[in-house]
Amino acid sequence: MTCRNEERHTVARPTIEDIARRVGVSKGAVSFALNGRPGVSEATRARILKAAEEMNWRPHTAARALGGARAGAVGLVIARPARTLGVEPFFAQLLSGLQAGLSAQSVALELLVVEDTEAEIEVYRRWASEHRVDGFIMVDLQVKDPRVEIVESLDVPAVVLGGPGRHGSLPSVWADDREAMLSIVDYLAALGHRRIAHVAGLPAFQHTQRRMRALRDSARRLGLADVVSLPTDFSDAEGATTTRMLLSRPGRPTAIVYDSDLMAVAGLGVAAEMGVAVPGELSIVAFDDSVLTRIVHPALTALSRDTFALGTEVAEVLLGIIGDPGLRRDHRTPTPRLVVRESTGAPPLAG
Amino acid sequence: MTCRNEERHTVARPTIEDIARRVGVSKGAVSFALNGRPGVSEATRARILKAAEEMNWRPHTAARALGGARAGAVGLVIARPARTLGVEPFFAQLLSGLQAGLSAQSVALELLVVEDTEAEIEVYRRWASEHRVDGFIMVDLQVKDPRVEIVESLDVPAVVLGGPGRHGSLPSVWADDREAMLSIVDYLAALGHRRIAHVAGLPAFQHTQRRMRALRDSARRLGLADVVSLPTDFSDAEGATTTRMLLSRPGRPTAIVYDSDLMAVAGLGVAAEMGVAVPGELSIVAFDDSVLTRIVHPALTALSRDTFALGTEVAEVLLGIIGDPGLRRDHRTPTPRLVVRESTGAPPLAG
DNA sequence: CCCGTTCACTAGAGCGGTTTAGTAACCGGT
DNA sequence: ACCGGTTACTAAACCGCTCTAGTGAACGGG
Repeated sequence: MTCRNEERHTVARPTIEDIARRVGVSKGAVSFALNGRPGVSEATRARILKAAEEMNWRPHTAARALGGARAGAVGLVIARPARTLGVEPFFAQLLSGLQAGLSAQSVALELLVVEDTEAEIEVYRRWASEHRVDGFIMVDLQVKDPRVEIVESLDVPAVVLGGPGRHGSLPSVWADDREAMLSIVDYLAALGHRRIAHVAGLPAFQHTQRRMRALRDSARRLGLADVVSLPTDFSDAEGATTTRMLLSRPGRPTAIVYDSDLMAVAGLGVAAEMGVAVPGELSIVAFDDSVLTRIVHPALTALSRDTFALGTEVAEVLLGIIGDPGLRRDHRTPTPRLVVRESTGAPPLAG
Repeated sequence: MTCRNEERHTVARPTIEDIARRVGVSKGAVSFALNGRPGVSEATRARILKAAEEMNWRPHTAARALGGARAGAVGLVIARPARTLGVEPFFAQLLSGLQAGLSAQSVALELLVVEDTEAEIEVYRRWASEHRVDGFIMVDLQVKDPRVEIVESLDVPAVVLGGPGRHGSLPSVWADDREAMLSIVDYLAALGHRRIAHVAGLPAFQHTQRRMRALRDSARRLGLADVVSLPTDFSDAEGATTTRMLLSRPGRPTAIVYDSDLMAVAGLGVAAEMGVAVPGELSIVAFDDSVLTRIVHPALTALSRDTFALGTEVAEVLLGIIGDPGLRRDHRTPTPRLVVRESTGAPPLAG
């Protein structure tokens, strides 16, 4: 007598063995049927699927993983102080996109925030050796990145978000930061700006370096003498102090480009506090777009990219190489587009 | 041809059997030793631990979970449109706290963002039946919450963030929203405000209801006639339109309380756009604190709570009931404290 | 000296899947 | 009628770990 009544006794989860017994076939046949692989007739397959459905069967992931199969999850480890992460709309958007891409194959995302790269590497080691995940997503590619070699040696599929270049044999998904920075500078120069400052991110990050180089090259090409990049740690605090410093020195810039939307908003706050009119006396551009740039007043001109789509693409690439480790290749995503809002305009005449 | 044994020759992960062979004992003995349970002498235990260490052994989580043991992960499912989540500093902070608490017992956090409650419930069902997690964390408690009954029936440990009340037999971690709202109204009334508006969140959420009720009660007690709560969907867009509506009608409020920091910032933007001085003509209070409230100008007066600590506490409570399902009890956290910054002041004289 | 206990440890049965080797039936071609 | 090949299925090994039942030795009490 099966105790199907849901009084209080939760019915034990059915296994493929239960299904096999009920349908009158072997465990193996059930496994074939449920996984859509040859070895059973269509008639039997249908009966098995029907029984599985009726009994509300679900695979036991641990059992699957044990057989050497997939873990059904991929890992994302982020090495940033929790506070910084807290307000980066970028990551949240990326996360959503990743999950959208992963859930198509009902793969879960295992997320961990750690303090530094060392801890991050330790997590890669642990998760790989525990078979907890089928692959990794690596973000914040560094200039000389110790993670690349280690993840390669772990022999676990992985995708790097960022590049191009310097990520070893790992495939990457990247957007052209250089091209994007050039478009910003061209736009500002066309408005008449000649003193442009760049409040950059962590100099250890590859994309920071690439943006700084692009700005320098661009300045040379356009003959702008007074152009400077100042590194920060991406925090609102450093974004604010750097802005304050820039605005209080003589011959202050007429335009500032921020490497993140958060720092741009912080910079806008400083300008308001110091009584510097935006965009009258100062133009502000954010190198990243999100709700943040739109809710402040004036709304910020920003480099907009579809972070959600970026996440989806990363997920797809990773699932691809998990399925077939052969197809490692880099994927270039559309170059971010500059969305002009209210924070940019011609420089003051005196400038 | 498997590319498993190439020149690099990744050493196969050692199993307890390998350790057993090397030390010259049985698998069982190794298991006992590694899990710190009786059944082996101290001398043997030491030898086994040493060998495990030398061989760099790590438990295979799937194998453990299969034996009916823990999955080593807990689940957090958030049902909000991805875009909204993107900028809620609250969740990011909470996440960090959760992970800090969980990593103490090296439990992972499985995170999933879904579109609606129905999908959320489906995920609970699936994860529970797949033994993917050992417990759940439920956020955004609703007024009549269908999730409570279902999670109870799944017979999986779970903690509710929010309350008190209406979460069935599930333990909850909660802060006193009512008390907090009273403190805000008292503060504003003391400044002289009599027309106070409340841009609330989703009315389906219990905390929204509790705040609205607190405001109403408080208004009656203080004899304020012109007090109103307007529900929104928590998005910056509705926060902005609601603000615009409030500010453009005759007898507009002299103070607005926003249910989230994001909406407060959006409201501040609208005020700036409409030329309403803050705090000269309008005081703004955010019912949640984060970097956002500090980077804008003027910085916003906000209700500050330690979201990180909240996350840690939730994690601890959940791990507690996973370990011992007996100790279900509610945990009250400190009432949020009002941090006065630059966005509040006395109402205009005419008001 | 014998019996009962405790101790340290072994053997092996699961856990729920996947996968391989094996088998019996059937089919078409000569 | 015979052969080779395919199809549909079964039985059982296997993944790595946990945990129970069992074993032999040492020990202590009567």
